[in-house]
Amino acid sequence: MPMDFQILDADYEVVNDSGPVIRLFGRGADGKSVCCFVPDFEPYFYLKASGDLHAVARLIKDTFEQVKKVEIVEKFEPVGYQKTKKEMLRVTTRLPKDVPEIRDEILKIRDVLRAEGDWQVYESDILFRNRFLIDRALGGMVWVSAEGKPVDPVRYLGAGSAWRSRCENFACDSAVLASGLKRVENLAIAPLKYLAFDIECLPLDGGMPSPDVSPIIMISFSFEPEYKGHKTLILLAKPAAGMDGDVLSCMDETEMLNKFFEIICEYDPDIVAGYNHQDFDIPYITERVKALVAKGETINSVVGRDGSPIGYRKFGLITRTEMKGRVVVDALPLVRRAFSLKQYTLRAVSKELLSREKLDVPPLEMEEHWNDSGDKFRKFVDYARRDSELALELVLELRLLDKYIALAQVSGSLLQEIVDGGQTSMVETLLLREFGLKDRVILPKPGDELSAERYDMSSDLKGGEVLEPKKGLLENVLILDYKSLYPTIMMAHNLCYTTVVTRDRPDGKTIKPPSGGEFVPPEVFRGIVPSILEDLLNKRGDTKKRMKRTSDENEHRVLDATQLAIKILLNSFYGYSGYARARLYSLTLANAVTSFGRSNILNTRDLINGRIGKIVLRNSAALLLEEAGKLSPQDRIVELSVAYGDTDSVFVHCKAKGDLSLEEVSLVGNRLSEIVSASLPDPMELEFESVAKRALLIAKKRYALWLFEPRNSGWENKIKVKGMETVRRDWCELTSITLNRVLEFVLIEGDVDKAVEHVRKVVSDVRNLDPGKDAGIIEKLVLTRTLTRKADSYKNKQPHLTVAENLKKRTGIMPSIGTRIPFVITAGKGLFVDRAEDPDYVRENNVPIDVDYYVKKQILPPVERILEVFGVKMSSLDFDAKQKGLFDFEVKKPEAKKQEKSSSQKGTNGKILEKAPEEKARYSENGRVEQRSLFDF
DNA sequence: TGTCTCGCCTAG
DNA sequence: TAAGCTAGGCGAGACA
Repeated sequence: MPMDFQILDADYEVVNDSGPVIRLFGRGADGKSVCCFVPDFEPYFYLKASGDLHAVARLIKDTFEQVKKVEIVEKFEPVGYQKTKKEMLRVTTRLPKDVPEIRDEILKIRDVLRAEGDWQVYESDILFRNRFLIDRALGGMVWVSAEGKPVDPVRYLGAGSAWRSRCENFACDSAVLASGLKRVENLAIAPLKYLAFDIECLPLDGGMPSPDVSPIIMISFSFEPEYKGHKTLILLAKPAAGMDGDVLSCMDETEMLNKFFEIICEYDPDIVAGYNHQDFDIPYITERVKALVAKGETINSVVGRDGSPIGYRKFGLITRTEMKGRVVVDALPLVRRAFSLKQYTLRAVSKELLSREKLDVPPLEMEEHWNDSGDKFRKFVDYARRDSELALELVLELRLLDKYIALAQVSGSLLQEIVDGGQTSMVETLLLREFGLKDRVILPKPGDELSAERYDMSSDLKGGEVLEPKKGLLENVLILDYKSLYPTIMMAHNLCYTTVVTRDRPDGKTIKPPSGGEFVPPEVFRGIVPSILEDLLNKRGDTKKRMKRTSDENEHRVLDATQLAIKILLNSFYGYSGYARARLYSLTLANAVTSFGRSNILNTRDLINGRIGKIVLRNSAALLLEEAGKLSPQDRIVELSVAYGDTDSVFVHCKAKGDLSLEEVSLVGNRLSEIVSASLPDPMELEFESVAKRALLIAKKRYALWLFEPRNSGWENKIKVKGMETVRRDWCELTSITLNRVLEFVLIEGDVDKAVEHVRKVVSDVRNLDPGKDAGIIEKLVLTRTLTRKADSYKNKQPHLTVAENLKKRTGIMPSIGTRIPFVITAGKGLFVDRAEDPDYVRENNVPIDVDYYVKKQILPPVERILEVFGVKMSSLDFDAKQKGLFDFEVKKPEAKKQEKSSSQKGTNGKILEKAPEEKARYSENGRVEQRSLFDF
């Protein structure tokens, strides 16, 4: 009976003397956890050598006992168009670990032979498990069907060897020795088991706990699905009576830790979740176990499906943990990547994303709570329980893993690699697979020296073109953008590592990008990257079609994650080509892509401004002037001009006599998309995205749009803000609330006076703050910034550094690099940086706030940047509290703007505004809805 | 006082 | 075994 399962993890084990055996860990559709052994896969790498290859091959075979065979094969080199393949050696070793060893020794052979010329090793640094997955066209979260016989892992791997103890702990419902293995197409996701945990330590004096001295006193679990009827379970390191059924008390810490590991193995989770457990809990437990064992305690710390113990490794600042056969998922980095928040403490994140409160016990009171046996103790237990609940909820309710699972399936990398890492492993997996199929070898990862060299060069990589915006308020602006610009450029112009002309010259013409360099056309050699991209693009199209067809919510979600994953992958290849640590790095390629991009957007602008210029609307058709022929009085002429553009987008301002309806503007948008797309090589395409009824352009990368998008019934409208202070986390909420309100007045109501009035009110309210009564206001005055480096490597003073150092003085704990530090500016003299202070400290100690700073530096400058477009002066917005209401503000409107304003108050928008007021603009930031209240206290 | 540079965050 | 890329605005410290 073949066994179907989804691949969660893979590695290999050496079975006695018979060579390596691949192990695939997975979960079957029936819910059983599976370990599948695959023998007969051999490690190998390639060598390009000079001289008599037969002699080199013989010498390698004779010199190294670990070499099983050396074959002469024909391969293309990794980079550059080549007319013919080259003879190389394929060296097969007995064990995976022999590959790096022999690679390091191999240049000695060259010396022995006194060979001249270029020797180069290829694909010698691919992890064996990845080599297997790539060569067999398998990958992470892929379904496979295994033929073979059931085996007992203990007998199969064990046989009295050093693996014995591991094997005895081997955990899976069924193990199989595969004789055949094939990939199965299946959209479903196996019934995965999720476990989240969180530990509580008892620190000395409320400081940072240290595993040598501070015991772990509680561990909380959350399970999905339940574990023996428990959704949560809390382990205590002391006997306790009268607790609820989800609390398990142990005699001491050692017993608790043993229970912890036992439950993990018994529950047998696929996903081990936590919040910052990768950096804190797992290393802490590991070190604590070491410390206890050193004291003579006995702890069996198995967590892996193969019986391996808990552990972690540090690479510079980054900690990596591994649980064989499972996937360690830390919700913290996932949330960071998925949501732009002011802070990423579990408290802030739970509140913001789950609308749930974290419970808390301050470190200084922990000892007291722990030693209590009544309410305080129960409160402590509940606090522990809540933390693991929240971690699991973050992963499940926010569906944080959907995207990563889809990325694994599409790219072929293992889920753990994708959750941990960036785009590199995914791109490399795809490249290795396709290069392999086309007989092309791939370079090893560059060393530090080469990377540094490349890094210095990378200033030679030019990016996208940003058009100077027509600053001010415009009506009827079309938003168009290029669909997957860089990938489609690579496809359209056959840009690839394999098509760039380096040594061999093709016979015919070449493709010459504006940045220089030459690439062969697809007729001569179809680039591998373009063909990967084409596959991905097609797959994405199919996925989107299936999404439209399905009515099943679950399937829809999986398909949506898949198309999103494909989009991410499509866009990863360009970045990878300019990445200094890439196996395949080519500035020529990267520059070719962006240079085509730049000339493309400039051409588009000129095409729209110049050759197209105007569009004639006649009988619901949008015509070019030349198509329209003789104009009649009923024709409406729309004048076009590009108002802004960034890399792959163009904003087109439409002007006509009288008002334009959304339908009319859309006709123009669709026609423009057609005309421009037709002028481009396949598959490049300019897409008509949406209509902005009004657009406020402030500067490059700073604008706000009042967008209208067609929906089943009429038009849906929203305000979209880019780059301005409302979307920046280093400005306070007071700024974003005020600015959002100003934008609403200006964009939706077209009423500058109301905006001015509003700002005056806010300023006056702030100036008249009663710190006693309005304590809650501090929340709205908090700015945050990321601590990005060590304290001593800052050249200038920084407010968040000041605060971080204050925190260190007070608590002894320096926030770690990467933490977002909240702060407010307090009253006093001197530099702002010196007056930055921790908001909690300010609240607790009633430290006065620098009101003037908030008015002059937080509210007014961003507001002024908007209102100065309408001739409003800053001086009219601020006044001392004492002078309140003594003079009137002054608004001076330029004629043109005045016209726009008045036309917008009636006319076109009459209809829209009637329909819109209640479902007015929503500021969607990560899909959340911004509070609409102004400044309520 | 004006200019330069650092630092951060965002757009795409 | 750390890490896709560049363009760009803006505040405020540093420095002449």
